[in-house]
Amino acid sequence: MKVATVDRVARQFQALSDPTRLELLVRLRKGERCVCDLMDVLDAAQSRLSFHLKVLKEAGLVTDRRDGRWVYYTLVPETIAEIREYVEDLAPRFRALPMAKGSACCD
Amino acid sequence: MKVATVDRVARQFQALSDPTRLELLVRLRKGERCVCDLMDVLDAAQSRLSFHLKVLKEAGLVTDRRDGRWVYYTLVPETIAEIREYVEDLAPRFRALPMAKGSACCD
DNA sequence: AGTATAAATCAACAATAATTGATGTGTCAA
DNA sequence: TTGACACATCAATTATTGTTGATTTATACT
Repeated sequence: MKVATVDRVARQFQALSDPTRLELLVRLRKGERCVCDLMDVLDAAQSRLSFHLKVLKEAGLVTDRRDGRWVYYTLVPETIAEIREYVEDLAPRFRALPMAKGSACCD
Repeated sequence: MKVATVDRVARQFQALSDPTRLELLVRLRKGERCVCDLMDVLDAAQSRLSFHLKVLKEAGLVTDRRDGRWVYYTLVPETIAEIREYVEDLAPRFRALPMAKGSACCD
């Protein structure tokens, strides 16, 4: 698995730190969407949308694929899992023994 | 449970989007710490530290408590859980039926 | 009271990020 | 090959964040 450095994760959280981008991710939960679809859902100027998609892409949260004139964006579940794990490790909690491999708790 | 609006969660992610703040949270995993302790661990100017703690506090990720001259900061696990749930709902995955209450999957 | 310590706040500045409108690129269809 | 469409990129501007050093507030000690 990709090791989650602090800087890497911070960058990922940064990508998640904008309402427009969160809305985009929610739209993508159901499967890939072309930018044209995302346009009507969000009332965003086209270049703005493109900008936010780029931020998501650079953070590894989505990938894109061109098909003819359209570009389709898709979630990257691995990255989301990586973030989820980081958040899980932040919360102090009781764990049943033995400790989960790679857990950051109780060191 | 507190309802996680997009704006609220975006704000929380924003608080997580900085390496210094992530380091602070890691320090706080083991329990509350006074600012003085956090000072030596991070080589941060005092006002800088204070600034970042404020960001974390305003996002609901930590609380503070004064005891004499010292102020102790503590994680707020509920907020972290809220964020974790939001991240979980982002990742499309198979779920065992019945669907988890409040799940955002498959709507 | 007077001094020292812990931490917050403030004002000035620097650095990053977001928005906008214009322009560029690739693709298709006539 | 021209025009239209889907999208990316760019340059200029604005908005938001982060840093620094100085000042302030609160508490404690003598």
